[in-house]
Amino acid sequence: MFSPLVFYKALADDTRLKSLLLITQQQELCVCELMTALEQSQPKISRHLAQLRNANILQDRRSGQWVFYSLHPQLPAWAHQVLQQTLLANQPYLAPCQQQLTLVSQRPAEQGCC
Amino acid sequence: MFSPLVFYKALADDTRLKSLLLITQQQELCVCELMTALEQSQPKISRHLAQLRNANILQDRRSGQWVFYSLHPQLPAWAHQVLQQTLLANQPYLAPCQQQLTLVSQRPAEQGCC
DNA sequence: ATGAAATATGCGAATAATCATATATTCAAT
DNA sequence: ATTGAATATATGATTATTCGCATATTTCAT
Repeated sequence: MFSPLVFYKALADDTRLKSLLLITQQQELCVCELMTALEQSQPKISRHLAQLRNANILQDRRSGQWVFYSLHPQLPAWAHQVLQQTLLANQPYLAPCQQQLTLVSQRPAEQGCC
Repeated sequence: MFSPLVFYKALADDTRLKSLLLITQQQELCVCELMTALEQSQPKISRHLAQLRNANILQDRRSGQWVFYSLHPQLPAWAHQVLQQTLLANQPYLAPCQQQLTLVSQRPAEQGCC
């Protein structure tokens, strides 16, 4: 059901790989958090997240006007481990995104999200 | 030097992923062994192996008329672990190839390789 | 009910990856 | 030196992905 080829195709794009690694690290992130972290347009982020959802790698959860994405609960253990190892061993790849990352909960309310 | 994005792009193709997993399992394989295991044409296999060599994921070693491919000695440990885990957790994906696999050393000499 | 924020999607254009075929190279054997 | 087996590469055609832009949808606040 969950083919390694589909999984690795999902990782084979800069936007998707960084989003996945950030989500692996942060448990869950919403679209606008990823927009600022990756400095990419809203449709682009949303598009790629939809791909990851369709591949059963991510799940989404709506909370008010936000949609939060997290790793799919039925993601195979081996795939989860692959993500974890990739995250731990590739800090330099992710560092710029992590610096840009600003969580919704940390933003001043009057400032809006995006 | 060794970017996770380049690595996962290398895994995002059926021929390359199966070749890599078979090589991970068998230590080293030559082009014609992969041709019979994957039932693919010679140029196709050769081209994909060249991609993996250019990405520093595989190394090659010539022995007579054969060229044997194996994991590159400087492949990062995390990438090696990713391959091992993928191999162990996805036997059904690889089973058909493993059945077709016939090592050069096991072939009757008069029969030729390919 | 209207407007603004956050997210999703439809669509054509641009880009990239893959493939099959033909040809070139390298080595072993005669 | 010629032939055949194994491997590599060049090339144009095909196919898949990705992108930007415009537009739709959902939710919250007024």
